[in-house]
Amino acid sequence: MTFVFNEREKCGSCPIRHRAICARCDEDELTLLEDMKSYQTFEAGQPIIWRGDDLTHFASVVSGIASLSRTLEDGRTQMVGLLLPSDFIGRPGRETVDFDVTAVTEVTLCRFQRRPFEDLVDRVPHIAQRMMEMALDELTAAREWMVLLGRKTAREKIATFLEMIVRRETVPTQSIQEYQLPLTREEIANFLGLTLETISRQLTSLKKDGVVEFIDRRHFRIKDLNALHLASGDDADGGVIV
Amino acid sequence: MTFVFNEREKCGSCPIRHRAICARCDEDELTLLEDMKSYQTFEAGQPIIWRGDDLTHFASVVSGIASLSRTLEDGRTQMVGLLLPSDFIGRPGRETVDFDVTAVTEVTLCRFQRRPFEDLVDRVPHIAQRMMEMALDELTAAREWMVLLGRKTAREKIATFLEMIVRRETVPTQSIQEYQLPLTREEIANFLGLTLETISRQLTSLKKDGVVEFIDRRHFRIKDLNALHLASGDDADGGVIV
DNA sequence: CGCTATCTTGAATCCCTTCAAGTCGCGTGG
DNA sequence: CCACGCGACTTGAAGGGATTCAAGATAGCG
Repeated sequence: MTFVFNEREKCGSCPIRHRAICARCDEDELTLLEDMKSYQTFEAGQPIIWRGDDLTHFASVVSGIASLSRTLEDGRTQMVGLLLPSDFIGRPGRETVDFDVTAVTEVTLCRFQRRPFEDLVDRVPHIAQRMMEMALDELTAAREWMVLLGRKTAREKIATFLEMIVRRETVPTQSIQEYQLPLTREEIANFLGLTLETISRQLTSLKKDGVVEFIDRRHFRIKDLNALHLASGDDADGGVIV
Repeated sequence: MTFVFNEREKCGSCPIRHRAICARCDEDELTLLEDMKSYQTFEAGQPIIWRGDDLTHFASVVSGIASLSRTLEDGRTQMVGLLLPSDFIGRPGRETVDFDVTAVTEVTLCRFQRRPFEDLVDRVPHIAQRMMEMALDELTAAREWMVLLGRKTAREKIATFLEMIVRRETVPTQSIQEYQLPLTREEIANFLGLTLETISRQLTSLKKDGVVEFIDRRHFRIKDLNALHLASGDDADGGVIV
């Protein structure tokens, strides 16, 4: 990571400058954000904020991965989203947080105090416009995940999950690429609405069927991308990629 | 329904004036929308737009209920949301639609052509601000539904569904109120990620347990609101209402 | 009055979970 | 250096909740 998170770092050189809520902002608007922002880093596994907590700050994920989840009273937990760099935490107009936010890896946030930021959202149209776009994108993603949770089999769920990782990280030039699972088996289970044992079983099943191969527990390669897509249940036509 | 959907009806007297995307607009901004809008009505059961179709218009639901759903190639379908009056259809910036939209009851839409409306979103901050709010609200609702789909049992799912109807339609003054199921058993099943037989079985189970009673297949009363809430699985403390 | 769509109920099956017992890998300390 | 311990993971066997398949009941409507 080349970017150093000094408090007074210029937004212009920020790695998420063109994807976060500031994406549409011009230089003057960026200055307003620069004057407000502060950075905070969380270690892997640390809670960032709990459901029901007072929302003192809004924040953008600058680096690392955080999870959004809800756990029922008896311990069942469902992850409802992964927060990647540029993703936003908090909902203008609300005082508290609706879901638990946890650092999955080490996470650095770019934070803004609630009141000043809410004022800014009302004053700077570029921010609301960008947040609308981002919220609508996340809404579509959430709805697609609802289809997975409600209707897909265990095998289809895992295949979809692996495919998501592959789609996000594939570098066009590289042919036989190695991917990393950002989550433990248990976290994957909570993301897919399954148990960790089922995750384990289905991963070995996909391995036996020659779809993926594992370098170690957290690193894998795709041996048959087309079979992976077929297993995801998203298309009947097989969605031939190449 | 007292409101008549004449093409040149004034927005000021529109039933969704203060909840839809126009909620924050002043009189001048409303005039811009008035000049663009046209109404369209769909009969119950009719498709409004299919996944992949060109999005020629954005629209707000003025009256009636529509569903958002996705069906996998082998016929499994998952409803990902219900569109009620004031809810919005379409995503500025996208050319096509991500989910099937179907009229559940008779539905009337207030429509805007894509290009002019997209320009308006960029020019009128009040619209983007309101759409951001609405998208964030829907996002939270979608995520809560993900918890239901991923982690709740059939009984909990149905109890949650009934509770949702009750919360939405309860009139404070009325004590023993009658509620309507807006969906068939099959539609409920597709909403909850279950089969219609399971819906039927769980409804009779809740009936046997004295939680609800049915006037006919589409109308019910709550006999024990507290038991209903307990059955929803959302709180351990039972969330005593009264 | 009967037709058809919707819904209910029953029985068998299955996929995933639950419970339980290992295995693997890695850092720590003897 | 290797034993130890612990967390993460795998694998097996049994059980259960929801589905599937199949009748039958009910209600709305011509």
